[in-house]
Amino acid sequence: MPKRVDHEERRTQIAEALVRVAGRCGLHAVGMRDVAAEAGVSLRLVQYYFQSKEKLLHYGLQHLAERFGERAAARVRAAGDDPEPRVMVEAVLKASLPTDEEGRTFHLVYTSYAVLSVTDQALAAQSFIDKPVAAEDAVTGLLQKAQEAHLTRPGMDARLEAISLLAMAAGLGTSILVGQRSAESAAAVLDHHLNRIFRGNGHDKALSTTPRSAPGPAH
Amino acid sequence: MPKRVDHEERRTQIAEALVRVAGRCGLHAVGMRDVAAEAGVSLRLVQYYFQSKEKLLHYGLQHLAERFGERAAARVRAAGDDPEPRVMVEAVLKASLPTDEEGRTFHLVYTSYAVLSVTDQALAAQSFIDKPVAAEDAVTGLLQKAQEAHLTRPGMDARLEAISLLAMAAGLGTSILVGQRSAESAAAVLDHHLNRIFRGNGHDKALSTTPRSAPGPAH
DNA sequence: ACGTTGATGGTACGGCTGTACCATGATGGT
DNA sequence: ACCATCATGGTACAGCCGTACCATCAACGT
Repeated sequence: MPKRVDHEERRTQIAEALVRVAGRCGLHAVGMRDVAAEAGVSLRLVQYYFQSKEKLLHYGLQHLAERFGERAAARVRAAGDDPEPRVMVEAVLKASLPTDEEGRTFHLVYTSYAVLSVTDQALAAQSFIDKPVAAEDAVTGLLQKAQEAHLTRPGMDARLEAISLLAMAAGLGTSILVGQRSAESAAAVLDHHLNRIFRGNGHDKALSTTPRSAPGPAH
Repeated sequence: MPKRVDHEERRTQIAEALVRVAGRCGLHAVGMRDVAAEAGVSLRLVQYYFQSKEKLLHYGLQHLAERFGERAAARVRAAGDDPEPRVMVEAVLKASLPTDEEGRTFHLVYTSYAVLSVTDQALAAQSFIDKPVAAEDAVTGLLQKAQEAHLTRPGMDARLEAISLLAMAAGLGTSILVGQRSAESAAAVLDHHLNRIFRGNGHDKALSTTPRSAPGPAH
């Protein structure tokens, strides 16, 4: 036999090429030849590891969701060891905002997939329900934990706020993508609502951009 | 000369065909032949009234935004003469939710255009900034009016809440589209936030689904 | 009355796309 | 040492797409 190649590795390499070119030219414009060129392999190879374009797209979405989860987890870790719930929620939400090139690609390509899945039932059957529900559950869990620790305003509905925050982040992300809004102003909107949900750290209004360096009133 | 035809009317007819087929098969999948067949005209006619596909898409987006504005206005009018600000805001927000077939098509095709415009600069130059900003201004104005009439909770930032509500409606709309959430639960989320923003009409929590048939406390 | 001009139909062409087929190194088991 | 087999390359094919070209019919101005 010839050199045995790790198929999963090659598939990952090609899938990442797919995401890159989709982020650059739009998912609708990607052809198998573009993916092959971006990955530095021949068209035949893409055919070899994915039998059809449909399977390539399928795997690409799976890979994208995975990478996005890793990105969010990394953001949370970057917030330090055992961070406050609010910081964790903030990290997750802002990871989904297209503030950098990676986030831009994620949001654009993911939205493209979402639009595709509406009319393409083969994509719809996939992870367009599971993944967001998982994110919703995660944020809901964080909010509930915070609620149990009395870190939130009284009378908060954890799941409802989680849904609201995620939907808002998604909507804001799209408006950033189309150039309607700046990433900073979108982040400010999210901050406002986090201030509304969580107690402490001062009032919920008009703390605007200036980060309070002084510690808030001792819990 | 032959029968003089109203070009604008024909263009509208074709543009509506474009929106219909895009809502059915996805904007990425629409070809000029599909549009022609849907409009009941020949391919040549589509070429005749729009010189290129790019111009057709351009006009289609313009038409879509226009029709969406009319839809929202109709919803507001349907709320009665001189309705409360809250009812008007609610009408605008829920008009953008894909609760019926028309709304589904609007949201899907509009989102498709948004995704396209990110990578297609010819589309980006168009109304993807003006239109949403107009909506944002409109909702902001309504909230400010309500605030001046002391119909809102104190300390509300009208523009910030307008941005939040619109972003949330957009995000919720997409989640409805992909089948993740029901239209009713999305509407409930919006209701919650309207209850949070506006004062009166009972408490802001747990009025859940039961519509209050009894009239609220006399203004 | 007639010819110019607007509206429409049919069709062909070049390019691109996904897929299939054939060929050929490279390598490990026997 | 050899051959079966994995990995890879090149290329051809059918189909669709947007666009362009040519033809035709109808009607208004003169």
